[in-house]
Amino acid sequence: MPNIKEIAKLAGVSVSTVSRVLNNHKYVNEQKRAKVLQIIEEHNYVQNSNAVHLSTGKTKVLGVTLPMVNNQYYSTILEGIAAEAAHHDYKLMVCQTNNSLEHERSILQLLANKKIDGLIMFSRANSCDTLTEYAEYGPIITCEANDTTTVSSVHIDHYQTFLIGMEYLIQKGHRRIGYCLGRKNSFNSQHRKRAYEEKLRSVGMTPAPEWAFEDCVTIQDGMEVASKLMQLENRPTAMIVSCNHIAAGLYKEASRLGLNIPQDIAIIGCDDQPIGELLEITTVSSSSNRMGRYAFEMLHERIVNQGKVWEKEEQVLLPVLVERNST
Amino acid sequence: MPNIKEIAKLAGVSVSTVSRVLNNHKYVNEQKRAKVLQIIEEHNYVQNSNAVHLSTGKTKVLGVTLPMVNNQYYSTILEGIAAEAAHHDYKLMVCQTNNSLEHERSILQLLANKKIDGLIMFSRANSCDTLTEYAEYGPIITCEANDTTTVSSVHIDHYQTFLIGMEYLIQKGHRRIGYCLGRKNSFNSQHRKRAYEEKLRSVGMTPAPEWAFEDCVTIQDGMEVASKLMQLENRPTAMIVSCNHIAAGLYKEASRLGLNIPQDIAIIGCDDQPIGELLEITTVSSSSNRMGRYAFEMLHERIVNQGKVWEKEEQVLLPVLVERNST
DNA sequence: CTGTTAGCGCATTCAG
DNA sequence: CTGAATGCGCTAACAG
Repeated sequence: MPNIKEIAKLAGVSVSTVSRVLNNHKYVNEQKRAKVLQIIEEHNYVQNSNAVHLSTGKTKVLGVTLPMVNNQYYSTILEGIAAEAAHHDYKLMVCQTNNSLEHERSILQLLANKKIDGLIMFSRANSCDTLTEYAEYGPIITCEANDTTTVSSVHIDHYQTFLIGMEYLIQKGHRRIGYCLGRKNSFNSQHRKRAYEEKLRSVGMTPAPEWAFEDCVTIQDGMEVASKLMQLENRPTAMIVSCNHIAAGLYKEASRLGLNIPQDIAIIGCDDQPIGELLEITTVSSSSNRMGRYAFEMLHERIVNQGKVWEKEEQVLLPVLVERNST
Repeated sequence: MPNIKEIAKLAGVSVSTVSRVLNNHKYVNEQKRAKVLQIIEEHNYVQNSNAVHLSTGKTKVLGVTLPMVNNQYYSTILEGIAAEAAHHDYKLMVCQTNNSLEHERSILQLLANKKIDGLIMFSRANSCDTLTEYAEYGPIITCEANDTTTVSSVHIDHYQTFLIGMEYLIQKGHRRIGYCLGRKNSFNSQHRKRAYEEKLRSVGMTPAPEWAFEDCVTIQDGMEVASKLMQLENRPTAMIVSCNHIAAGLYKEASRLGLNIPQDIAIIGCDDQPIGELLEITTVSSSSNRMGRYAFEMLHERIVNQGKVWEKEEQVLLPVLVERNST
C-alpha cells in the first residue's frame, strides 16, 4: 500500500500536487492531474484518514450519546441525525451511556481528544458544569433543555406537552389522573411533573403519591405499572405517560388484567413511536426525526464556523395532540 | 493546549518518558512518573487521538452497517455489540446504508482508509466479490450468511427458522400458508423461502403466488399485507412472517379489518422483538443480542491477532419456538 | 530505566 | 500552476 510520496514519485510530480489532486484543488495542470489519477488507480492507492485528521485537525465524525440504543424514541432521533449526517458526509460515533456518569464522561473526552468534531447528547447524566467545561473543546448540542449559558439545545417543550395532555384529559372529565415518567431527576421529567401538578391543582385536585410512577424506561416497566394500578383502592381514571412504548406496556397489561380502555382507564402518551400508532394510543407528539435533523444542523453550523462566537440557542419543538382510541 | 513535547520539557524528561507514562508502561521511575502526571494535570494536557491513530495504525473504532437505525431487530443486535464494545473500550461508528450500494461501499472504504479497525455488517447490499476485496484491508464479520471463502459470519439459521415455523403450522393443521419476507434478494430471504416451499410441497401443497409477500420492511408494510389478504378469494389460514414488527402490523390491521386471530388467520413471527411479546405473537426466536455479542467477539479476536491466518468461520444460532397466542 | 531519533502520511504555507 | 520544506502529535526501535 503506497503512500502519497510514492505516488508523487511514480507520477513524476511533488506530493503537493498529488495532495491537490486528491482534494480537488483547481490550478492543477490537466495532464498532471490525469497522470496522478492514473497512477493512483494502478497502484490502488488509498488515503490514510488518520494522517488527514492529524494534519487538518478535523475528523468529520460526530459523537452521539444516548442512554440505550434499543429504544424507538432514541433511534428515531438517531435516524434524523443519520440522514442529515450522510447528506453532509459526516460519520456518526454512537455511544450508549446507560446513564453512567463515567461512561458519558469518556465520550465527552473524545471531544478533547479530537476524535470527534462535535457531540450531540440525547440525554445527559453529568452536571451542567461538566458540560460547559467540555464545550470548550468543541461544539455540543443537547436534545434536552439544559441550564448552561453556552451549550445550545433542541428540545421538545415537555412542560407544554404534559400541559396539553392534562388539559385534554381534564376536558374529557378526568380528575383522578396519574402519571408515568422516565428518569426521575432528568430535566425532562421535572418539567413534565411541574405541568402535571399545576394542572391537577388548577381543578382542585391534590396529586396523590400512589398515582405517581417514576423511572419507567422499558415496556416491561409499563406493564408493572398496570399491575400496581390494579392494587390501588382509589385507582386513577386516566394516566399520562412520557413515552409511547411505556404507554403500550401499560395498555396491554391493563387490558390483560381486565380493564377496558378507555372506559376503565384512559391512557395518553407523549411521543411519536410507531408502537403508539399501532395500538392506537392517543398521544401528544413531536417529531423525533425532525429533532434529530435540527440537532445535526445546529451542530454542523457550529463546526463549520468554529471561529465565530456563538450565542446559546434553544430550538423548541411544539407538540401536537393526536387523538386516537385510548382516551 | 500543550502537546507531549511541551509536557516533556516542563517535566524535565524526554517525550518517550511522557509517552510511557501515558501508556502505563512499567520501567518508569516513580518520581518522574509522578512529576509528569502532575504537569499533565496542571496544564490540562490531553492526548491527540489522531496522532496516536496515525502512529499506531489503529483507531479502536469499529464500523457497523445496518439498513436502518430505527428498527428493533437491528437495534437489538446493535445493543449486543455496544455492550461488548464498551467492555473492551472500542467505539462504534454506526452507519445507516438504506441498502444503497454506493453508501455501503463508502463504509467499506473506511476500512481501507484506516478510519476503523474492523467492520460488522448486519445486512449487505454489495456482492461477495466486493466484500472479499475489502476484507483485505481489515477484518469483516457479517450477521448474515455469505458466500465468500474468507469473510466469517454469525447468523441465524433462517432455513431452520422457517422450517420450524412451517412444521408447527402444519402440525396445527394449516395447509394454506402464506409468507412475508424482507428484502427479496437477500440471502436470508432466499433461505427462508426455500424452507417455506419445500415444507409446503412436502404436504402436497403448491405455493401460491398470491400468498407470497416480499419487500416487507416496516410495520406499515405488515398492515398493507393485511389489506391485500382481505381481498383474496382463497385466503391463507396462516402467515409466517420474517419479523415481529411486520407480524405486529399484520396482526393489528387484520384484527381491525375484522379477522379473528388465530381462528381466521394464524400468525407466526421470526425474531425476538419486544413488540411480538407485547402482542403475544408466536415466534421462532433467536437472541439478536447474543448475535451482536458473538459478532463483536469474532471481530475482536481477528483484530487482536491480525498476524494470524484466519479460516472462515460460521457461527450459527439455532432458533427456538416460542408459542404464544397468535397461532 | 531513559533519551535520541526516525518515522506515521498528509496538508499547507511560501517562493518561484 | 508547482515544488520544497515544515509541521501535525505521538510511538517505538535503538542505543546507552
